[in-house]
Amino acid sequence: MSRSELSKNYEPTEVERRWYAHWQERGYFAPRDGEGPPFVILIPPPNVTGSLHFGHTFDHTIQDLLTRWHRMMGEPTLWLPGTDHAGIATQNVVEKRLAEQGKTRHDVGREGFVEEVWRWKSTYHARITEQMRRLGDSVDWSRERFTMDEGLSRAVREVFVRLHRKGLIYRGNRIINWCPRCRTALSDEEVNHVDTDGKLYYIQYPIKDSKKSVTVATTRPETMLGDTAVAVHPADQRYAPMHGKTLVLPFLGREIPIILDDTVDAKFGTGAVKVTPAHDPNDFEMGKRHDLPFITVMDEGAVMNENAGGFQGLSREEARTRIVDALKDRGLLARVEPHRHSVGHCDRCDTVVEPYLSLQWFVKMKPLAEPAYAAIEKGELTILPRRWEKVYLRWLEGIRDWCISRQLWWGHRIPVWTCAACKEEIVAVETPHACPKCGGADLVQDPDVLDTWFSSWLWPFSTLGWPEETEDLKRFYPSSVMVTGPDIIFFWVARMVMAGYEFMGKCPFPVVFLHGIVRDAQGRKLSKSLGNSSDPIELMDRFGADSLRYSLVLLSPQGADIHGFSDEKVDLGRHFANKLWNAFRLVQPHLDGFAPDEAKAKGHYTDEDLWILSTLATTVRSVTRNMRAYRIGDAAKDIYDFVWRELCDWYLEMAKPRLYAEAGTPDAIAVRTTIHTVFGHVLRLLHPFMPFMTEELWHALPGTEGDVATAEWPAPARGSSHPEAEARIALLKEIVGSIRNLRSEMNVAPARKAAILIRASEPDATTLRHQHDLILLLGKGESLEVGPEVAKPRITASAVVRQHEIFLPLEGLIDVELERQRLRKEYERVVREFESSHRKLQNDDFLAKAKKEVVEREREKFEALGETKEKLQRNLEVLG
RNA sequence: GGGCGGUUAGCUCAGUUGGUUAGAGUACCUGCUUGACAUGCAGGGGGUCAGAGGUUCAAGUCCUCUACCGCCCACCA
Repeated sequence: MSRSELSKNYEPTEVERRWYAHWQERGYFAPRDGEGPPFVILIPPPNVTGSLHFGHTFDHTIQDLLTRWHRMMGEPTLWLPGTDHAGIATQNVVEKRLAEQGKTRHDVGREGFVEEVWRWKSTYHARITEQMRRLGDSVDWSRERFTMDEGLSRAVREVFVRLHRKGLIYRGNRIINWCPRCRTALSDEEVNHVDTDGKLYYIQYPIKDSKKSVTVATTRPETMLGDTAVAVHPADQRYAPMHGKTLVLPFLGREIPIILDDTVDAKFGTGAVKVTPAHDPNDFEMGKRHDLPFITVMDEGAVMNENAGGFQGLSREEARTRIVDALKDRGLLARVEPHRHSVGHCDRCDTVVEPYLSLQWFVKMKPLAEPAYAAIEKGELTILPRRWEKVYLRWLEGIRDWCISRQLWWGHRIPVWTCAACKEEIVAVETPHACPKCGGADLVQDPDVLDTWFSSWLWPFSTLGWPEETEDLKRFYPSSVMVTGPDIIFFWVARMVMAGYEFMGKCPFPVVFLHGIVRDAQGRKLSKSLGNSSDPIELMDRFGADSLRYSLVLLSPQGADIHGFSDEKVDLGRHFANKLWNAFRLVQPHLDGFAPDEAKAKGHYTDEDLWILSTLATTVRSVTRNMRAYRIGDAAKDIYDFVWRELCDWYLEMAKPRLYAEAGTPDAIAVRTTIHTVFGHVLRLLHPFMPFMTEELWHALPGTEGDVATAEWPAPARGSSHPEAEARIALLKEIVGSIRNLRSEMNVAPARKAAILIRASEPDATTLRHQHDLILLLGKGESLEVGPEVAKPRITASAVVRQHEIFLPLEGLIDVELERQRLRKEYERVVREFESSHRKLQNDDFLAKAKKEVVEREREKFEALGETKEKLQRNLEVLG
């Protein structure tokens, strides 16, 4: 029963390490066996080589508080952790490391390189998981997964084979987005379009056997070397004479036809467009329609190749400059105009993406998208905030095939082999050892790997053992909610839904909760490299994980970004933690050895006891309601307001004399029982938000059993609502507020006690007489007189509250002029309101059309204002 | 080009189905070693609710338009 002394200020670091280890030892993070549907969250796997940044901190805080909340509600809970191999990003990181040693991946070879990445993986993995522990993530470490571990790799191959068999995976020669720096294909989602000020070059292509020429407009002159036609709209009369003519491509002398195509916009440029089927998606289509040659003029690094004639060996940028110069020299450059257009950039390295013709693997998405689309309509999937549903649906409507092959070394190898002897293609889950057709043993696996998201989209079931019918899969699929940022709604969320329906026949989660991004005052994402924030870990070192967590949640508007976050904002949570800590320090000595005794306390609760218990019940309801609706910021605010504004500001102040009075009396038991109840509830309500400190205090609170981490989530007790007590305390607060205001305005020294007179009518007069001691305590009075007949002192400060008059006879202290000014200001305010109310009540339309209650309320208000006005006026007159 | 958000106190945000004097935190000002907390206590100033028009007895709240900010999507040669 011995309770340790609490330090004056909360010291988080030691406390946090201790309790995390404790919870883990107790096995709280694993779902307990049991009845009832489990609560399941799968972590959006962070990039294994990344480190925990603010995005994760916020993301994990939300998931952890939901998990802890459900755990306290007695549900078996599983928050499954894991990391992502993040193909391109990780390969880039490791390549950069090699570069520091003056090496490239080719120097170490494919096998050596992949081994090197695995080594890095384990180093970084330890770092990120340690960060998660620091934050307090109550994840089930025994179920941790990695997107490249054996089980998940198996799932990836299985899915590839199944989709291939279904005809939903195919290989094709197509124009894809190519990053010349990463030297790999990208999906459409991995390209960021940036509006760029470019130029529109008007180039003249001479007509064969003629002095004339046709002028085409292009933003990319360097691709002209790959032109195999010039297209005009068939109905464009300007070009009617040119139909059937042949043009001579400058530099190369290639003869190319003028073709007619409906897709040409006659209004753009000159109405004649150069056609480069191997370097532009539109032209590619046109090339197919008109059976044009496809000539690639660049290599994988976007360096001009052997088809570029004299420009071979130049980068695409150099080639552009040289070609433009050369055109100028030959008088073939008609003009150049400024032109703003959108240019694609690599999501990973920001290099300008090249539309590039190459042989890649694709997933046919249309059939997969249909059930994902219907999920919203059928109510099987809700995306919060709801506005994101439109974004999701629109993307699905316009869905295009997914390019899944990557020319990288780090990732899941494509499970396709080709027989060297008979060229048979083998698509298989397990590595084949002989060609099923000719028996040849020389099988060559496709060198490419799969897009990272091709493993991530299986996360909701691959982590649970799929394709095996495991117990976990049966029990934990689908999960309860997906918590993530809207930036990966297409990359990940939509694709998980598709995979869920395709392979499990069910939506992987009923709710997607999208939260905002943490930004600084300039609206930039927080990052250490930008220098606009500390590392979250550093902030936790300085202020504690609880403070950081609570601050983030408190600052987050629903589904919108957190703006203006900075280190100082963590004070919000830190100060709050300190406040609660100290409130606890106040009451703890009085609770030592105390056991709450509702039976003995019953009948001895005071109004303030009943009021705080009633307010607590309201808070419990509100917090729970807000949590259910994912309004977690509001839930945090509910607790904040209750603890600080009600409990500390009022209740504990009122309770002090009773706490210091003799123990063991019925009143002493009542106040202690009340305090015990309130703290027991607050600690439980707050635990999901501030797991560490609440656990520490829970163990310091006498009579608690077990850990708060597994304590029961509070529900408002029956009979905990006390509206009459609430009303009486509300009156008290107003009266005390007014007294304090008077004292302050009259510059009364805080230590000086003053007589208080309240001219009040019944029934409030009786209430206020009962509150005698509290009014003296909180209003710093030396005496109190209450009643309808209280005489107004000659020299006094005065105020009117609910038609009751408060007098502070401060003889010798009253500055009459000051008091007059104060009263006059108040009087004028009341008059303004009185008049506006008067006008309303004289308006027949208002009386006829407004709801009865509204009119009634207005009448009451009018009456009250009238009385208040008169009293203020009299008091003003007396001042002279 | 299309779409989606937003605009309320210096800053960050609340503001339920229209109905008391538009709130909170923070910053600011004044005064306080008040029997837990100066990471605190008490008090105070500060808002033409982006603009215009409309609906209504009544608009921060509903409708229309405009301006500005932000985000997303887009095969604008």
